Amino acid sequence: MGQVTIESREFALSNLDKVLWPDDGYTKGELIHYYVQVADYLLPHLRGRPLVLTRFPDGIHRKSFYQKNAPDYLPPWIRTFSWYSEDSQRDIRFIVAEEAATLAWLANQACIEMHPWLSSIESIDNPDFAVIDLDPSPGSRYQDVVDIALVVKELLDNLGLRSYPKTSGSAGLHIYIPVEAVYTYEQVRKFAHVLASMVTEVLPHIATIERAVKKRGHKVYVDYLQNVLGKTLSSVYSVRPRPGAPVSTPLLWDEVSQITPAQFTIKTILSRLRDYGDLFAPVLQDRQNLEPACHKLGLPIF
DNA sequence: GCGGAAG
DNA sequence: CTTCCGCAACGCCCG
DNA sequence: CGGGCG
Ligand SMILES: [Mn+2]
Ligand SMILES: [Mn+2]
Repeated sequence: MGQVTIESREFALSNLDKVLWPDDGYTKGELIHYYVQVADYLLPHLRGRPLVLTRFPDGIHRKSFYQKNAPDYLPPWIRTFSWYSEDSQRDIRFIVAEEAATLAWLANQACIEMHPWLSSIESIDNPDFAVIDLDPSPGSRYQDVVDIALVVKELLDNLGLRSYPKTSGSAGLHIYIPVEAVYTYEQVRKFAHVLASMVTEVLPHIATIERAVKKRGHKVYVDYLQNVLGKTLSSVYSVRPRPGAPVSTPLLWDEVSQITPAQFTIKTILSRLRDYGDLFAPVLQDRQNLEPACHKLGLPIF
């Protein structure tokens, strides 16, 4: 029942009319349709990267779970990557999405979010980007997030580094600084830490790197601690399990202050993609050298 | 969403 | 035969 | 060293 063939991969889809977004009436079928439509833009950002998934079989308000280990019933044509986790002392078999059919199969599993690693299989210990994750607290305004993001950009400009913003899909923003895959996670994290500290010095009333939630108050958390092996951010074009079915969306720096993250959803993003193309395509090409910036900062890590 | 364990 | 349960846990920082 | 965090 419900057999489909996508690029010569044949498999079954089920319960296409099951509502996953009750506030909007959006169904699992619409989720699958979205991921197939966006595949050409999304797949380059997933290719070669271990994936962490979040699944919501009974809708976004019901019980959900993370999945990193591939289930035994995974179709054999879906790529996986086995990786020995030192700490849990076992192999984890990660899914690696490289075809539209894989996205459709995963969406049929009620997988809403796609979280790729910052490093790829080719060089698993070396991230391809430094990331700054701006997490608003209850009581922060989007404009605070914008002000902080623009300071991050200005600091990076002055260091000679290009940076790329996207909505997280929720209330915050993610800033990517693509780098050559030659640095360790620790090196990239230290760089991001210094950057985050500088932002809190410029905007102490709205930005913090305080990890204790209670001590953040209404400030925006400038999270540099995602720069760790095995930690992830939601991918560009990943759907989020929130009312409206918002999508993590690449932005132009000039429009960061003009938009509202909720305007980009599984229903609106395709026309934007046709107009702008993939604004995050350069993130996969722009392999920057961190050394000059670290030298300017007096960072003794290289 | 689904397989396997428990009831 | 029906229901229940698991699907990630760990690196990092601070006190 | 334990606890909180994402
Ligand atoms: Mn975030
Ligand atoms: Mn975060």
